[in-house]
This record gives sequence, structure tokens and C-alpha cells, in this order.
Amino acid sequence: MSIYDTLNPPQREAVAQTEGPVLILAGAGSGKTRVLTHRIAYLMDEKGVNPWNILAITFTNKAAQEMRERVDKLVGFGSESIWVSTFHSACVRILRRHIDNLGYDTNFTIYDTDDQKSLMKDVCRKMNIDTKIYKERSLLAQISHAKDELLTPDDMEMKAAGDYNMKKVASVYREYQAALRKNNALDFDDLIVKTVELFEKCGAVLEYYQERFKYIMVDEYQDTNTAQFKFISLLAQRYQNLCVVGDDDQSIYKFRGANIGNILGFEHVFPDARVIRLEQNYRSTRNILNAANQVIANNTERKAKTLWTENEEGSKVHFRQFLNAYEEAEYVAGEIGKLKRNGLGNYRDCAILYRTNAQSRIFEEKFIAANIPYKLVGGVNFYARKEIKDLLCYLKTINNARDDLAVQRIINVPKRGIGATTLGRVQDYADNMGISLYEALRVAEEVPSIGRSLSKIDGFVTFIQMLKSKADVMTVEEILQEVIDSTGYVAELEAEDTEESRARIENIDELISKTVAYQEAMEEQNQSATLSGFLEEVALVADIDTVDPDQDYVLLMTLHSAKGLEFPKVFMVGMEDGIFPSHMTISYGDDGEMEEERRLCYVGITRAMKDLTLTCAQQRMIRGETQYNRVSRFVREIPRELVDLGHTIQEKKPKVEELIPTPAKYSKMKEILQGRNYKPREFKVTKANSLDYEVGDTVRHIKFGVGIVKEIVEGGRDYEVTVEFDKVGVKKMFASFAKLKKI
DNA sequence: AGTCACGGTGTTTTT
DNA sequence: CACCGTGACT
Repeated sequence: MSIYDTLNPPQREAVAQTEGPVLILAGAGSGKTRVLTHRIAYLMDEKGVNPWNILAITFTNKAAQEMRERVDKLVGFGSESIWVSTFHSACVRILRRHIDNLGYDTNFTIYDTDDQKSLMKDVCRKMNIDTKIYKERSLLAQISHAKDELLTPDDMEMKAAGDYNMKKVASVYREYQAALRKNNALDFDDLIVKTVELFEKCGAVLEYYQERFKYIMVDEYQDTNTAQFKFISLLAQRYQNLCVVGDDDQSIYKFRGANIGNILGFEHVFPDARVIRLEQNYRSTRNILNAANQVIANNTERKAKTLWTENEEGSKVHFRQFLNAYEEAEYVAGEIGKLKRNGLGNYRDCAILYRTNAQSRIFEEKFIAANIPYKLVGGVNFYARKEIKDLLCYLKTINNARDDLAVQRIINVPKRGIGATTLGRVQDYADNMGISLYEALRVAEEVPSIGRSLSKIDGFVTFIQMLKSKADVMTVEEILQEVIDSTGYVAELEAEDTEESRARIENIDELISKTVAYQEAMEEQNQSATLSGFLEEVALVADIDTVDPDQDYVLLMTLHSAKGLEFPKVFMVGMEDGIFPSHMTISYGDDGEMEEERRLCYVGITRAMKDLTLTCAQQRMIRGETQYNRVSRFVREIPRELVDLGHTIQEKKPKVEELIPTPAKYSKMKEILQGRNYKPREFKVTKANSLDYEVGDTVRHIKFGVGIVKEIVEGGRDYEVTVEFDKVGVKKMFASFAKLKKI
């Protein structure tokens, strides 16, 4: 009995077809991850392919990690030398080695959306562009779209022809790229674009990676854009062993440049491609799957297919309408509470899916009130918090002093008395001399009319220089700690002593833990932990990557974030025309956009394994005004016989004071929620109450093997444990990361 | 230099 | 509603 016997015939075919281009059309829940992992195992076990020669692209880091684990279970060796990563991480890894060929330093900075916006602001100011007419947001959006399509500023200008507006955008694009280059920075889209550029410019580099990646697999292929496709096809050109897996019905990222033509036209680009369809669903009950099939059947732009399942019929799809959003949320919280109390399931079995992030708030409120642990995925990123960004900008400055944006942010944080006027003068000087802001600061005595600020600037420069010189010998954690100590950042917050400042300190502690976790992860993979490595990881994590399947909490997230996941019990909330499908699509969208919304609905429905509940409200507050929405058209597309309507409208007749929160109640809730912004959002116990081992015990570490506990020091957030290992000597580690087992 | 209050504006979705 | 940027004031 081999591991491949558990696969169905088309799955087995997909696994065994290792040579040449392969397109796997994998319906929702048809076991595509199983196919991919078994295929990798097959390549290694049966075909003797060196894992070093395999590249697998996944959509999130979390998926990458899971895939690695599952391959490990199948083959038990060698999975660490497979490249499993997202497009972005793979490109960064390549660029870190070779981007000097394009005239950047290999320690380039990665700009997030905030950084892009401030850079664009600078660019507009310099170009005298009225940001009332040309909004930074929209300029960036247009540039991003151009990059998705691999269009350069020149291309854009040519395309513009007589179009004045587009010409203007093209010139902004050009300046924006120049500014990025000056700061030795890349934005998200550049990561892909520059890698393609590198491949096209340097034949030797491309050849190296073509030789290296003899077997390439791409997951969620329907959501790749033109640039990503180019990246992949360049790599696969030589050996043509390219296997892509996707489902055109789950393409939901058109707004971000995903090119559905990549999947629909695959056979055209690779004429000898083998096409394999996986249509048996193993995930959902028959009722849920039928509902999904019926909804998606309303789309015309698709490869026709019908998923089927041998699973049981299951309960009907529940639909409930409420008077308002409060009651909707209360019902959901109630149902989940009931489930847990009756021992019919855990919190982690449940997911709340909504169209927009703004909808999460009210569920958080009700979950807090009902004492239900939850984790919010998405929304405001941890790394976007002020205190975190400040500290990261110190690290960025130390790592890449050409990053003017980072220098600008921290030069007066904490207050050093270097104000806007002084900074403006230095910036002007830098611009005139064609040097970076930081270089100008280093020679500040040559900047005219600086006056008294000179000594303050000198202090700052000395401080950064000191850190730069130490950076090579210190760990990331030590550098961060040094920044915190020398700037007095935390000390200042401690002195403030408010609810908010305490929460900020907690966040900083968490950042410290993240540096430690990073160092340990690198150690485990036998790689060295570097500052730029850490900054890169920080830039590329998605919130979904931090979901811990061992924690028992309800997940709250957008339908987009839910892609690729599955849950026994799913609540799709806010099922109203104007919310989902969105107001934008209904009023301004074309058929294509409506079909994309419908695919999003299909994705949502097919996340559910056993139980699906759709809810909506008759009345809801949006941006300060009350809206009255009809039931979503998607709900009406599900045949009646598959739906359990309950009592059509939930006539709970709430007491007035329940419906409208009293001011006192309201402000209390607000306090809780604002506090939540600063406390870790999940109900995660970072620090165990006690450890199940003590000094003198023999323990096992997943990587280091067996050792004896020498010392346990209780820190604020965690225990620091010192262990003397038989093989690798004495190591210090944090208990919650090390997962030591007493033996 | 830094803080506060006001008014205008706007988000669908994200690596 | 909530955020951001601007402008006046300390």
C-alpha cells in the first residue's frame, strides 16, 4: 500500500504527470493541496528528483509552511531544501542576491502602502502637483496597475498618446520610480517587476535559476497577474516542467491585477499542456455544495464544470434576517456560545466572513460581551502601528541609510529639537548635492544657516553611526533593545503611564518577541539571522500567516482572506445588496465585476464543511447614516429547497435600551475596543502559567535534541530557559517558542 | 515646536 | 462614523 493509493484517478494522474506543462483545474475542496504535496513527494521518492530542484509557489506564507509540513510527513526528509514560498518572498530572495545588476544595493528596503503614500506625497510636492486633483491614492493605484502589466513609465507614456491625464500620470510614475531608486527601496509590485527585469537583463542569472528550478508548481494560479506569469514562464522556459493549479471560479483578485487569461489561456501558451480536472469535492455536505453550484451557475464567463460529492446531505443552509446589525451579531455570538456550551464544537471550528473589514467591529463587541475568544484577521496591521513603525524605521535606517523616508520619520522621535525648518534646509541641501538625507546630515556643518541645530543633528548622527558599527556583531534583538534603551522610547511611554502607553509597550514587547522568534526560526533552518532578513519578513507577512491552528478562537475575516481555508461552521454575514455585492459594483460596476463578486460568494460558501449560516439586517449604519438594504441577490440565487428560513424575520422585539446603546454603555464599549487595538487582539496566552519542566529535568527540543535544563528565568512576557544540549551545547531560549518536552 | 479643534472626505477586497 | 490634514493658538 503506497501513499498514492488514497488518491482518486484524476488526482493520481495529476501526481504522476511530472513532465511538461500541466494545468490542474481544481474545484473547491477537491484536494488540490493533497495533490500538490503528493506530487512533490512523488517527484522526490519515485523520480529521484533532488528537492533542491523544486519550486512551489503558494498564495500565503501560511500555506507555504503547511505545505512544507505535509511534505515532511509524506517523505520524512529533504523538505527543507524545497523552495516553498509566495511570489513576493521568492522574488525578494532572488533580488537580495542579484539586484546589484540593476543598480540597487542588495540591502534594499521594502516599502509598504504607508511608505508609498508618503513617498508619493514628496514626489507630488516636488512636481507641483495638486493632490486635490490627482490624489496620491489614485496615482499609486494607476502605477500599481501598470506594474502588474509590466508597463514602464515609457510604455505608459506611449500608450497615453494624446491623453493629457495619462501623460501626467506617466511622468509621476517616472519620478516615483526615481525616488524609490534614490532611497534604495522597492515597493510591493517592484519585487516582481524587478525580478523579471533582472531575468531579462542578465541571462546568466536567469539560466542559473532555470537550472535550479527544474520542477515548478504554482498554487492559486487563477489569481496571478501578468508580471507573475512572466516570472514563472521565464523560469519554466527551459525545462517546461510547470504545473499550475487553480479554479477560475475562485478568481477574486482582479482588482489587484489578477489576469484570468492566465488560466483560461494556459493551453494556448503551452499547446502541449496536459489538462486535468478535479471535480469531486471532499469538503462540504451535499446541500452546501449544491448551493454553491447554483450560485456560481449564474456566471457566464467560466469554464463549465459541476462539482459533486459523496458526502452526506447535511443540514440545510440557514438564512436569518434581523432588524439591525446588533441583533445579527448577537445571534451569531449566541449560536457560537451554544455550540461550545453543548460540546458540539470548538471556537476554532467557526469563522465569520464578511465583505468589508469595517463590518468586524460589531462582532468584536458582541464577542467581548459574550466572552467568546476571537481573532481578527486583517484590518489594521500590527506593523502599521505608530510605535512599531518608529522602531522599525530605526532598524531600516541602520540597515539602509539611503532610505530617506525612514530617516525623516525618526529624526525627531523622540524629540530632539530638530524641527521642520531645519529638516527642510538639510533636505534642500541634499537635493542640490544629489546625496541622501542621511549623508547630508553627516555633513550638516556644510549646510547653510543651520545654526544651533547642528549639535542636535550631530548627536543623532553619532548615535546612528554607533548602531551601524555594532550591527554586524549584534543580533537583531540586541540592536532593537539598544535602540529602545538609548532612545528612551519605552522609558518615555512608561512615564506617560496611561492605558494607551501601557498597551504600546506591550506591542513593543511583542516586537521583541518577534525578533527572537525570527532568530530561532533562522537557526532552525541553518540560516543566519540578519537585519535585512528580519525587516523583509516583517514586510511580507500577511495577517493570516499569524493564525495559530492550535489556539481555540473564532476567526473573523473578509471573504478574500478566507480563500484557501475551510471551517466546519461558517457564518457569512451582511448578506445584503449594497454590502455584498458591494454598492460600488451594483451602481458603477459592469457584468464582469458582478461576476467577480459572485465568485467571492462562491468562495465563501465553499469554505463551509458541515454548516453554513447566511445572515443579514434590514437596517444598518454605514458611514454615519442608516441604510435599508434588500436581501443579497446571491442569497436569492440559492434554491428555496436548500434553505432553512427559520422564522423569516427574527421578531425578538428588543427593548429600546438594548437597540440603542446608552451613552454610558457606548463609551464603555468604545474603551474596551480601543484598548483592544493596543492589546494583543487574540486571547492568546503568550506565557504559560507554569512550565511542565524545571531545572535539572531532561528535555527534548525539536531541533537541538536532548538536553538538561540549567536555568529558568522568569521574564515579563515569557520564561527564558537555559538548556545544555548533548549535541549543540548551551542554548538560551524562550519557553513559548522552544516548545520543550520533558522526557 | 507642539497641541487642539475643526471641517472635509471617504474604502470594497490585499501580497 | 472616523480618519486625516489644516490652521490657529499656546
